Amino acid sequence: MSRLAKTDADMVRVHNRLAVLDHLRRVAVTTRKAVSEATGLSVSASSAISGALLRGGLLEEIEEDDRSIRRGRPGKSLALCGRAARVAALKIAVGEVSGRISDYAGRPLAEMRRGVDISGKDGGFIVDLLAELASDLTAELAEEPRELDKVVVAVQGKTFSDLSGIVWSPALKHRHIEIAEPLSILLGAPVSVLNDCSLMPEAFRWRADFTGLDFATLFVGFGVGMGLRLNGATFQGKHSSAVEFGHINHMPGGALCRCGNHGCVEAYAGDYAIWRSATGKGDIPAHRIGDEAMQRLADAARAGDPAARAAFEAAGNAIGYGLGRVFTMIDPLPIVMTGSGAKAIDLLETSIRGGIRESAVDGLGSDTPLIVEEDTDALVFDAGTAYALAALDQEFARSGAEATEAA
Amino acid sequence: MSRLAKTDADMVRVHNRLAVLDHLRRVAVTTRKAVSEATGLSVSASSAISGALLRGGLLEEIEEDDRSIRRGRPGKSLALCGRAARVAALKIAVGEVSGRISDYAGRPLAEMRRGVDISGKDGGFIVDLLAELASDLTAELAEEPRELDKVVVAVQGKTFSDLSGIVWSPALKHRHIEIAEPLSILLGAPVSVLNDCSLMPEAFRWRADFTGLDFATLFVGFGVGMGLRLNGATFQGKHSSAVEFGHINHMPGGALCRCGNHGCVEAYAGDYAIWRSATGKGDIPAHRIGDEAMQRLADAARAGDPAARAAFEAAGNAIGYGLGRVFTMIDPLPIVMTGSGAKAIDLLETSIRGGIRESAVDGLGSDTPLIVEEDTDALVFDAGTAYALAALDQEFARSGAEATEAA
DNA sequence: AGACTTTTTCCAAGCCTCGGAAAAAATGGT
DNA sequence: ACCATTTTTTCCGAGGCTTGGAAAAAGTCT
Repeated sequence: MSRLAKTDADMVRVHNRLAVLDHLRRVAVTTRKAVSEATGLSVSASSAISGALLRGGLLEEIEEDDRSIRRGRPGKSLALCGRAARVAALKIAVGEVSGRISDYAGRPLAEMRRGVDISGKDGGFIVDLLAELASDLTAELAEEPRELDKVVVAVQGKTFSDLSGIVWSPALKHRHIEIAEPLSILLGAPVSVLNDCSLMPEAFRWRADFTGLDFATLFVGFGVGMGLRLNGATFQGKHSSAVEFGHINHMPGGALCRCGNHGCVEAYAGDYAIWRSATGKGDIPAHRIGDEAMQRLADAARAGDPAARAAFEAAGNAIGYGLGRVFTMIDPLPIVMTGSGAKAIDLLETSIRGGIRESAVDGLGSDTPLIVEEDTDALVFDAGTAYALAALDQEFARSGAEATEAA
Repeated sequence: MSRLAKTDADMVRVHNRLAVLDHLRRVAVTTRKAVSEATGLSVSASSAISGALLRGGLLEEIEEDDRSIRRGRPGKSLALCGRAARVAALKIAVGEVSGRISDYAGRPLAEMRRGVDISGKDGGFIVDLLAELASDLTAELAEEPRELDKVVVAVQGKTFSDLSGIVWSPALKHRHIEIAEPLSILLGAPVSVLNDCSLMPEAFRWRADFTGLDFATLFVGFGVGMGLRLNGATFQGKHSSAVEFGHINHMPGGALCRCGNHGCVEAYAGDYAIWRSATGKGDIPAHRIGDEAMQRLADAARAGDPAARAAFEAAGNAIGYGLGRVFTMIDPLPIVMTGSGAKAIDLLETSIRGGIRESAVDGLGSDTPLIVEEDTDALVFDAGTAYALAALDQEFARSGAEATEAA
């Protein structure tokens, strides 16, 4: 009946180890003293914990040359040991799977992209494809082969809230596809499946300029999606992958959306919607509008084509209204924007801010920072990797360090 | 730089004491053994902590008559000691201030309501008024007078996120009114000022049927407001009091709202909006529509008056679209509804669910539970009291128990 | 080479919780 | 009535982690 569980010395140990690992993620290289200052632990405790993590193989002492010329005994530099683990961030998108392998220190080791027509394929095919991609990525490495320790699959579309697979994806005709369990058996590592957009805030998990900050990531491309970082945690819905920003209703009874409803934000701001509006065709195009096509359309708008301009303006307006609604509900948030929409930000920003101004109380948030990250793939890989490493840190803090206890 | 702070034995003690208090809040009366089972603590620890809290005066051993006829040594019944503290939940509404005093066990001791024209008054007047109300409430008690230990002020309108006062309220013409500091000096107790709607989920904090559940409270009355309970915490915005559900835009360029924007949910679903729509008058009525007037309007709709019916239907539709937007963003949530709208739920429910169906992906959430709580004041008092008691528990867990250490 | 400084390591002490044993307080047979 | 049983509390030693201070280590500065 109680909601608050007890705590004990074990929890203290786990928590403090995690604090040390967290600090290392942020600064990459420190000393025991610096760890003590950053975490609030005594130097004795900091030293003891560092020592245990060192013996456990999670950390390594490194030689640093840029030792500032200060008096006194120089601190021994500590860093995460890349060899402690290996993680993969995989991505399923329309007509393409891709992935990146990184070491425990977060350094990318290999990256790969593979165009495949996966639309009509079933779960077994997808799982095999991902497993093959992962093993090819591993094979590419010079170092001796070793198994992965954690795998994250980012998917366009809706995923189960228990991270086990795909409810529905625009990349796949089949529905309800189990991924985590079969793939984890093939790869010998735990697998988590998440929506790409809601995962994206993880990319900023250890970045100093985003620490403690609430913000949203906004993907505007073929679809429109959002990720939220609230109270220092990446928001995950209970029911599904959540924050379906693209399907927040913009205009009751408005334009037809892919989802079957009328008036969704996506029905104005998705690539297909902008295309539909600019070309004057009423139907949803059967195939994905390519990035190049969207670039041409944006160039036409920049050159003054009135239909194209109007289409981008309507898109920005819908996004702005959507953001205004989010801001009214949650709070004004800084926005990290990516996707093809980020490349057309010059055409969208004015109407986005205008939409916020019209829809939020007192126009609050219409001047919110808008940070553009053009490389969506890199963002998703960063996010998946961070998520995987955070999961490993938690696991290692719990039990990993003393396993190899043998000074 | 680090985000994760260290933990130590102190934290363990605080956390576990809080766990014991939390359990007592839920079940009202237990035994040391039951505490151990509920929290996961060993019986030794449970006994030790209970003993400390007992000596600290937070708990008391009580004689119970309903002892079930079981073998073995009967457990000594423990309960929160009402005399350990006294809290007040005060409320500022249009033309009225009210309040309730409760003891540490959460039992209401006195309640009071006072109609006052506060519209044009300044901060000093409001603070004095609240202080007077609090002392009158205290005077009403038979027991010897004693100071309050914690005061919560619930306000219609927007409050500062640091809980210090009122940014803006429909009850007051003045803006930016400091309440917490001056009132805490007058009353000798810490004061927190919060928005009434966002506070409401606190009323369910210790209720078994809501434990661990995410849900929303929805107030539909002169204004329209929402409270959110997400991940076991009552949502509080960083920027202001947050979840301005009534001002989430419903229809771009739509009906004029009190806030100056066009198309807010409130501009369709607020009392004044329903009235405006039913009577065919275009303006926002200058004065608050009374509850009786709304009842008459509802009765007219029930009797078949088409304009009234249409007005309620439009209101329900706007609420439904708003909920659909929230559900699309967060997740479908059970709704606890209160305010004059709760009394007209028979006129609203169909169109609310219709609105959700039209605006949420796959209509998800259109069948969400809709729980009606007609007594809004009781809900606000319950919420304020729970908030105050939770704050005290935290404080007592940290330091209170051993202060009176003298068996 | 010796004085200083700063970082690490080492060790006894202090707090918690835990597990088991002993004590306490009833019930149920005989 | 009395003793065995059962169940709840209390008591006590042990174990784990952090702490603070002292000692050791490893460099700079003069």
